[in-house]
Amino acid sequence: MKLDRIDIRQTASATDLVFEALRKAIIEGELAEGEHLRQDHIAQMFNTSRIPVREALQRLEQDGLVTTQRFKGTVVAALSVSEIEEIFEFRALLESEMIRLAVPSLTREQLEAARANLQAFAETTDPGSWGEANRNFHYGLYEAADRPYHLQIIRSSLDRVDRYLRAQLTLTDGAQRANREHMAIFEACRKGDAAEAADLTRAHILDAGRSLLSILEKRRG
Amino acid sequence: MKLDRIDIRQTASATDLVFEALRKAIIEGELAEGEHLRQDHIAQMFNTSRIPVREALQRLEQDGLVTTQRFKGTVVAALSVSEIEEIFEFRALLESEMIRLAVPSLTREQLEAARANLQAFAETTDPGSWGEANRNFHYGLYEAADRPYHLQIIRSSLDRVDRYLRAQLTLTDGAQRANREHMAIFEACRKGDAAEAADLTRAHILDAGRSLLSILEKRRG
DNA sequence: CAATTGTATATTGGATCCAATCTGAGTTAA
DNA sequence: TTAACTCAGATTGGATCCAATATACAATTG
Repeated sequence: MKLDRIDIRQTASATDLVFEALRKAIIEGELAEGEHLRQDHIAQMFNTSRIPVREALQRLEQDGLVTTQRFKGTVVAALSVSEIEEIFEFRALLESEMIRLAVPSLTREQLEAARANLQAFAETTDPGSWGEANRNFHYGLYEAADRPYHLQIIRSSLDRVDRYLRAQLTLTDGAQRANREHMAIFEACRKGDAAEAADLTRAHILDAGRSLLSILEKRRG
Repeated sequence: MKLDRIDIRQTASATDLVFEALRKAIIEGELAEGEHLRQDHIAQMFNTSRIPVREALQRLEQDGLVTTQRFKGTVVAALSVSEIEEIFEFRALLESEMIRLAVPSLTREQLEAARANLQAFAETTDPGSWGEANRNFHYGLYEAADRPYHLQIIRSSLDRVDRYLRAQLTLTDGAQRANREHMAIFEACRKGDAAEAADLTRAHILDAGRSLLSILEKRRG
């Protein structure tokens, strides 16, 4: 009997699993900023030794999601107001350029997918799902730009501020406004107006940033 | 007797040291792309166990400088032509914006430092030092923009292509051209013309990218 | 009582050991 | 001949153990 070779190799290491789980927890705000991440504790949660945990923490630190002090440990990174401000400015620059590059190449299928994602965002009532719906809409459009490195950096910059952004969507009328802005961006894309899509995307991100900063200033004094 | 408190704590872990050394070796092109990085071998070089080596490799992978396959090991990352092309495009976008933000805030001291770095680059004959002199000139100017996150991403994007860029500076008249372009950028900064400095920086980076790509296409066929 | 010192415990950094997987040379069978 | 199989060595992934440091709290001293 001749069997096809089936690859049953495990593709994910323990390090990968721990990294992804912690990354998700930080991005979604389940781990509060400043919270201590004890190696032993995390290792027990994942039923592994501390080795994969430490490797995952190294990766997270490289992504700016945690900060480590030698012999003291690792805590969830806390961003200052000016750091958050800067990252929104960065995202506005990069994502507006990305949509400009994407618009001329958008296929009918990609536009249809964007419309569906737009709809999904509008219909999402669970605040915990807004973040993902938001990403789906924007990143779906960016795919057409065919710039994987740009997209990777865009993802990484959103990762750093996503937990704050989710708070902004939840605590204010941010989700409604985001939805209106998404519709305008989509319409510009549909028309093939790259410059307008870029301008709207830029304004969309800077708007969210300003709204978020006003919340933070109230909260932090 | 009252002594000032002196902090004799070791600030650098073995992981830090290994990471920095490997990063430098990759950026400077001492490790060829595709070269296998054996944990055992590196551990012996640094007189440590494999644990800090593995942690350093995790960081390097997160920065895109190496790629790892489970159970197979880690190799120095090799970029495709289109990846290199994209990163130069990314750098042109980001660094032109950075200099635009920097110019209005440039102090006399920063301009003087830039002039000195310009001179240093021009007088550097050792190809191995061009990379650093180049960074000193550009990043010195960017400091004035007071955007640490932008600068971090700029560094990281240059890290990925620096070894190719150094080859381009060495193998062609790249260094001479770079020097002329640096002088023009400096002059625009001195005049306070942010838009021109941005345009020149954009052209400077795209020029180097095009020159590099033509070399690569010859080499790789 | 306040400030300092000693000490026990928790936690991290690193070394060593074992298990899982890959690789490649030699062997066998169609 | 050539493709598949076997097995030993090399290499990576992970667990366990030990050392170095931090932290909290009791003890001590002025």
